[in-house]
Amino acid sequence: MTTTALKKNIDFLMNLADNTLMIKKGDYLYHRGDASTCIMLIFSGSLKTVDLNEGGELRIKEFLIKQDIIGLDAMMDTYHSTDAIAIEDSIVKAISYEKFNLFTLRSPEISEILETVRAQFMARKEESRRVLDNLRSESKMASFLLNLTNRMGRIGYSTERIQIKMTHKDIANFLGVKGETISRAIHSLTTKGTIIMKHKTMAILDMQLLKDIIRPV
Amino acid sequence: MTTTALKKNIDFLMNLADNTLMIKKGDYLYHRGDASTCIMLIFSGSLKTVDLNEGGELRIKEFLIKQDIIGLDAMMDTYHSTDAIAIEDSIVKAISYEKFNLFTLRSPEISEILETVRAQFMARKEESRRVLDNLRSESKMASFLLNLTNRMGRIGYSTERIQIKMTHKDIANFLGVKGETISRAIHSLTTKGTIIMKHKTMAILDMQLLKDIIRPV
DNA sequence: CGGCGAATTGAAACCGCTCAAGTAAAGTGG
DNA sequence: CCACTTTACTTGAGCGGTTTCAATTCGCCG
Repeated sequence: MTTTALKKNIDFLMNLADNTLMIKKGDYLYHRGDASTCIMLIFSGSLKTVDLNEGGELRIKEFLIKQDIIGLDAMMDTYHSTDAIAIEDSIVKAISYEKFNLFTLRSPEISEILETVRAQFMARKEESRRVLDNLRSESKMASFLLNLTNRMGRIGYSTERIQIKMTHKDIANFLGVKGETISRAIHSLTTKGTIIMKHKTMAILDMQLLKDIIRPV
Repeated sequence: MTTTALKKNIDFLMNLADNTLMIKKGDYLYHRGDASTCIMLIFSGSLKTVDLNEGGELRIKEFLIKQDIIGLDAMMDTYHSTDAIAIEDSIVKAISYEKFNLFTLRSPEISEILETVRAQFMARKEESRRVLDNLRSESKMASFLLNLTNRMGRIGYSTERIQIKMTHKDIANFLGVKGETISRAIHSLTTKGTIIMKHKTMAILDMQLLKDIIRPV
């Protein structure tokens, strides 16, 4: 599906919303075990979803940004398998299943919209597997930054300057490494001239080099 | 779902089969990109599914044994995202969707059967995530062996002596480590008295110790 | 029996982790 | 708005585990 077709479908869902939720940084959008009552889209801000592995440790499953659909885990399982926590003040639009179903009955675009939803779900599964597949921490970090930049670009942000909202600790948890390793990976990527980062602002300087670091020959 | 209910549903599907495939070790059951034309179950033997990551490297996604449903990737995506290769001479039973659909129309157990399929799909996703989550190679190996033993036991094999059909290289690829590391992990597990392994035959000697190695305190 | 891939084993390099100390940034209350 | 507190981040040294490279041995199949 093209980027513009995807945007159209997301906008369509966004306009269908019958509820707007304001969420402060650190607050929960939903908890593990909650029943799913609506489809939710991020209007602004960003969140993380967190699940509990069998060792009882918290593990970040995904980072969600503006225009992402959130809570898809529950569409498959009927209840949420994760906690969703805002990593900055955010606004989330919700569509009750009731309203969604009413609309889909008389909407010819429904199959395309469901395809949008399914594609997002699959793409995210893909990403997390891909990131974990990289053995070297620098590759993981490069992969993470490239993915984030692409996603930001797709929703209209300039890829010249990306705002990183998550903490090193959260990124580390997501990538399966330690916080110190994130510092060192950023330092290394910067030294090599692939990226530049100041405080929470980042830019990719050498895209090809970044890709080479993700997939070494 | 209980083990016996699961077995009943698998047997039901097995009896529905309208085609039997004999596959020699190393042969392909299907290729990446093939359209899915039927539901397949392993009657005997074992196979591996292999996908290509973006770096162009082959990566083993799952090992399938007797009574496993194979090719589920295509039920979600309409075409196969993996190659399926026999790791020993195997027999696969196939049910055309045509026949499957005819049967489900008048079968009251259909929802339970679909649940069996969905549960297998989910359980496998779970396993691969769990295995990759373990950072130490010995934990990965222990996790892999425990899972394999449990699966063998569930389909009626004695858990006193398990036949390992895959090569070290394949296991290494699956676990995201190197072949030499598999050798050393087995050596270490053996030294500790958790398992005994001779050639391709293995047994778990100390189940609790094995679990402790998977999840260190 | 010969050959060849599979498995084992050793040594050394590499990389991420732990621990620790110090600096920077963000949040809090007066 | 500043001082204070807390949290986030950086950086270094040493350790442990995995990879790499290389040399053998083992085991299977023709």
